[in-house]
Parts: sequence; C-alpha cells; structure tokens
Amino acid sequence: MRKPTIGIATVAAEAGVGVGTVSRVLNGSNQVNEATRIRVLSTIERLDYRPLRSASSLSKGRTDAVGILVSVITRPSVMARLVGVIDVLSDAGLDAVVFNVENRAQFERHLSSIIDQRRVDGIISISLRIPEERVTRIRKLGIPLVLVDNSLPNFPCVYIDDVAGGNMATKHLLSLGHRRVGFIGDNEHTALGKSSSEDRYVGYLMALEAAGIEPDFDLVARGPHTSEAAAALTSAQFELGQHRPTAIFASSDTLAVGVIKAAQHHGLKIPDDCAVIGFDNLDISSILDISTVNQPLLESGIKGASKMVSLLNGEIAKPHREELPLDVVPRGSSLGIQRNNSTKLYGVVEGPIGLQILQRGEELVS
Amino acid sequence: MRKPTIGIATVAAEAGVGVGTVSRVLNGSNQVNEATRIRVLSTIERLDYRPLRSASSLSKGRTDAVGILVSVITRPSVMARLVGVIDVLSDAGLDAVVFNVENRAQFERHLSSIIDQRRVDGIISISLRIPEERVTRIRKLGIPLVLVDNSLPNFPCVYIDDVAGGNMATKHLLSLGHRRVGFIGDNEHTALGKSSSEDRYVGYLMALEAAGIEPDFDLVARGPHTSEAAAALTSAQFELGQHRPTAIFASSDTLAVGVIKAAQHHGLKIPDDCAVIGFDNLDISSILDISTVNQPLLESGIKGASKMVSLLNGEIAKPHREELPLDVVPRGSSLGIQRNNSTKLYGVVEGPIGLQILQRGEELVS
DNA sequence: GCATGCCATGGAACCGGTTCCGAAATGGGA
DNA sequence: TCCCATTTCGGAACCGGTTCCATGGCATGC
Repeated sequence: MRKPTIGIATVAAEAGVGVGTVSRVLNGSNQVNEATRIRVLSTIERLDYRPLRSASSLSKGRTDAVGILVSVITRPSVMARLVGVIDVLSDAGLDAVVFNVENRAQFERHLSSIIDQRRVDGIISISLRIPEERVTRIRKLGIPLVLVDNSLPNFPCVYIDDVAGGNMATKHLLSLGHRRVGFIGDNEHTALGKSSSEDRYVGYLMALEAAGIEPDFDLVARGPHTSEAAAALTSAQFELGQHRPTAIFASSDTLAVGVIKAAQHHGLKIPDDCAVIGFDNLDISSILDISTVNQPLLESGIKGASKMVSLLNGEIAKPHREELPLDVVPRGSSLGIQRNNSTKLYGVVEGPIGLQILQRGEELVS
Repeated sequence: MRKPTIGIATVAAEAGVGVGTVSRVLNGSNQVNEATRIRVLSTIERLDYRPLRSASSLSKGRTDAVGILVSVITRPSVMARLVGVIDVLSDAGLDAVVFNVENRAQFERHLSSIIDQRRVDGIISISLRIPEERVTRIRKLGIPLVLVDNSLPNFPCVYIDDVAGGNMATKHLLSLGHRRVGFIGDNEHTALGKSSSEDRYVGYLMALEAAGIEPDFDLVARGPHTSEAAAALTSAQFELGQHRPTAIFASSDTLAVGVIKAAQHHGLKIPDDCAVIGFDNLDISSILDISTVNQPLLESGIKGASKMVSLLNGEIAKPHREELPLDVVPRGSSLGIQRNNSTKLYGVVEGPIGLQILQRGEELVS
C-alpha cells in the first residue's frame, strides 16, 4: 500500500453505503436513517477518517474563511477591534485569516493576494482606507466587504464620527475654562489612507470656532503615533512661555501619555497647569487617570463581523451603516482634585499627577 | 449563459494551449516557451481570470495555511508574539488563521476543528499547553506543531526559562538588601494548562533559599491576571503591619501595576517603602518606570514561525528547541532616586512614584 | 540521412468532497 | 391488492486546479 489515504469513498465502502450517504451524515442532513447514520459514524470513528477542508471548499464553492486586513495590529485600539472580529467569526464557524498591514506596499500585496487568489469568502478591513481602484474591483467582483472604523459608500460599515469626537473632547476642555487649547495629532495613518487624527482635528477647530476662539497654529502639531513623539511636540509648545497652551487635546491616548510626560518634564502640574484629554479609552488611560473620549472598540469588531456573517448567509447586513456612540470620560488629567467621589487619599495628598494617577481609588476588592 | 465561471480550461481554450501549459505558467515553471507564456498571461489578463485557492489546495494536497492558537489574545505579551508569527508567515506566503482561546471549552473546540478538519498545514501554539491526548494525536497524525512560549518533547519550540526568570527578579530585589520579599502571581493561566506564573514562583523560592531566607507564605498570593486583582492581594499584604513585605515580585508587569496602585493606596512610597519588579517588559512598564524582566516577545513569534516555515518546506527546524535569553531591566520602581543618570527634575522633586514615573527623562527628541 | 535527446506541450487522470437525479423501499389509503 | 407519496439511498457528474506521461518538433552528432 502506498496511499493509505482515507477518503469518503473508503468510509462508504467500509460502511456498506454510498458516498452520498456519508456526505449527508457529515453535513448533518436529516435525510438519513438513524441506524445508517450510526453505522457510518462508527465507521468514521473506526477508520479515524478526517474530511479534507479544501475538497469540501472546492465543491461547495466557498472557503468558509474571511480575510481580515488590520492596520498596524500592535496599536491597542486596533487590537481590541480585532478580538471582537475573531470571536464572532469563530462562533460562526468561519476561519479568521489575518493580514497585518504596516505599510503601503504590504497593503497592496495583501489586497492582491486576497482578491486575486480567491482564498477567502469576504474581507473585513479594520481602520484602513482601501484605495479607490481596489474598491472598484471588489465591487465589480462582488466580494463581500465590511469596513470597521471606516466608511465607504454602499458597503456595510461600523464607524464613529471622529469629527464629533474631536469636537466633544475640545468642548470638554473649553467648558473647564481653557482658552488656549493645543492639539497633538499623528500623521502616520495618512500613509495608509485613514486619518482619524485629521478628522478629530477638524472637530477641534469647530469647537474653537463655536467658542469664538481664533485658532493658534503654534498650538497644533503632528508626528508619529508614539508617546515619545508626542512628548517632543508638546515640549515645543510648552516652551512658548506665556503663549503656551493651558490644555491639550491629544488625538489618541497613546499621544496623551506623551503629553503628560512632557508636562512633567517642564514641571507643569496636571491638570492645574495644563489639562489633558486623549481619545480611545485604552487601558492605559484608565491606569494613568487620563480623561478621554470613549469609543466602543470591541463592539465595533463584533458588529462588523456580524455583518459579514449575515452577508455570507446571503442576508443583508441589518443596520447597513452603523455609527457607534462616543462619550467623554472625564478623569483626573482634566478635572483634577476638585473632582468629587475621591477616596480619602485623594483630597489629602497635594502633588503632581503621577500620584493622583495611581491613587485614584478603584475600590480594591478584597 | 448561466455560468460565466472562468476556469483554467477557459483560459487554455482562449489562448489556444492546453490546461497543463496554463497551470505551468501560473506556477512559474520554466518549462514554458517565452512566447507562449506571454500569450497565456495576456489571455489571463483579458479574461480577468483568478485561480481558485481551494482547487489548487486540493490537488496540491496542502492548504498553505497555518493555524495559530493563542491564549487570551488581548494580553499584550501574547499580542507581541502573535505579530511576530503573522509577519513571518505572511512573508512566506502562508495564511495565518488565528484562533483565540479564552477558556478550556473553546480550546478543545478549536483543537478539534483544526485537527479533524484538516484546514491547515501546521499549528503554532502560543502560550498554551496542549492537553496530553491531543499531543498524542497530533504526533500520530504527523501534523507539524511548533510551540511558542512553551515546550513539549520532540516538537520544535521557543521558550524561556521562567524559573530562572523568577530567580533573577527575586535576586535583584534581594541584592538591594530586601529580606521580606513578597510574590504576587496569577492563577488564570492554569485554566489553560500553562503557568508561567508558577514557574516564576519556583524561581522566587529558589532565590530565597539561596539567600538563606525562610519563605513567608503570608507574602505569597495569587489571583486573576488583572491589575485590580493584584492590587487587592497586595493590599492585604500591606496590612500585615511590621510583617509587610518591603519588596514585591509580581509575576507580570500587569500585576506590578496593581502592586503599585496598592502601595500608593497605603501611602507607601516606591521604591523606598516597597520596591517592585514585574516581568515581560511591556510598554506599560517602561511608561510607569517599573523594573522588570525582559523577554524577547516579538522575537519568540518570529523564531517560532520560522521553524514552522522550515517544517513545511520539509526541512528540519534549525535549532529544534530554542531558549531565549532573559535580563533584568532595573528601573525606578526598585532602584529609585539613588539611581544615576537622572534628569534634573529627578533629584529635585521629592514625591511618590507616580511623579518619578512620568518624569524619568527619556530624552525628548525635538 | 538517421539515431539521440531535449524542450515545449496537450490532455487524461486525479485530488476528495457535494449534489442531484433516479430508484428502491416503506407505508398508508382506497 | 394496487397506487401513490414519502423516506432513504446509490452513484455519476462535477468543482477547478496539478501532475505525469506521451507526443511532436527540432537541433545535434555521427
């Protein structure tokens, strides 16, 4: 014997039935007599038969796999969305094939691969803007596509209103009496076409205008999406002397961490000397007590993947386009001590933010 | 026309060649005349032909996909390894099919699915211990398996010596003169079979013994893998009065954050009143200036995936079993101010750790 | 001029499931 | 007892590539 490969035919022969019957048993058809089913199942067990996915895919005409394109996966916000997506797909019996996109070239390569090799049934794109010509192609080919944290005409998508978010964040700072509000954003995403940061900046400008404040472009800066870069940019603003900002809106929590580092570096107390608000409500912002704009990250993944599941079932994604809610989460980095429900330590210790950060009383469960 | 499906046969007919030739062109065989190749390629272009992955898989007998089992993906350490794995696989032209494992039931389900449905060519397991019977099965079936952050006889793996790591961390604290060193670990991983935390605990005990210190089990505690839980456990230790620990080894950075929260809650200054060291060298530990044990996370993924690529190419994974190096990264949470290269702010401001944390001068690039 | 051998090529067999159609078996009703 | 509907089943055709073998053409060597 050179090929001990056990296929559906072998099982059929052993069990004394036709291949069709075995197939029916495998797929849980109810067109099978109970006794027969048992006989087939026991034969499968005995021969240790394992169906071959690709053969099934070929005849069924679908792969039961979904391609997931994610922008720099290491970003915590992206990560959270991805988890939501994977969990939903798994539950639906779909394989989650992940493509990590870190630069334009990689993006193009992965897109080609996905589109031209017909390896997946659908595509979920997370925080990425797909180039126009690709979109056209995808549309023409009729490949199911769902956007998470982005939006595209005629495709199901889950997104937030970044402009509104930027507006909310800035208004929060303005409402605390600040007039010189700085903006620290990133310019990285632009490389992959998506720029939440820019949209949030627009919201920032709108809020200023609504408050009758003339924007000061010395208080606006962009750089790579790292806290180090943000710290450097912020540092420059703090050196403006009396023209320095008294509050800063960082377009993401990661950047907000950098802003705070810079403030400490300049001996500025937070929030008294400079209030800070970030965006995303990552774990880190909770740990460091940074005010932020909360957006439902995990949920965005869940909803996006659910839409994909619907599409693949031939249904129409229920809310075709879905905008998720945002809300400001005020914390110590903007409100400071004068806040309210503080633990006893909270009012007692006078000190820089670092302290408050770590003391803000989570109830310690014992 | 009811089926406009364009297959290799259509292309062959259109180009006036045989299917074999088209296939050869697609696979870059050099057995094809240049003129013919061009003709076929242009036909492919003209018809917008796209080969079907599953058909190819079926005849080739392989899927060119690798299954990745990851324990709770959201853990930053796991995440980092995953990124390494995905990047290497992508470069090798292999699909990365990710299975997120959050509990025992899910684990079993995914394992069955992977093993019994023959959907992937190999399995990479990250930070998970595969149940004995599954291992037996995998071995018998000859499915390529690579372990990352774990080890199993006769399978290629990339791992660290957690016992040694725990030892190093504890020794670091002992070397600073501490005698009452506490341990905060987690018990979650146990649910999935893997327990780095326990191994690190063993290292902790060994270090104590080597120093001639009798372990005090009031200073040992375990709980869920969250900083909140760690804070609660630590809090209890701080209430031991004069018997409280003067230093704590947390088996991961996430837990170390909790330890620090608890210290602040109790008005203890770090590192003066209590030194802390974590494990993993996550971003957060750098931001919060927490001493830690560094392990090459991204690299573990890269090396693991490389081994898988070798295996699938029929080669033997080069270093079959590979132990990655560990090293203590001393930071403010254990060394404190008496350190050395501090910025000017560093020595000036007297205060709790929170301050130092955020002031420790990273050189701010301008 | 003929044997030899390489290159390029056509195409049938094959990979291992799924599906559909026709048929056999079963059972109920007239 | 016969007819028809229903349930269950067998198996050929099919999905769309890959591979191997046979073949034809052409150049080289004697």
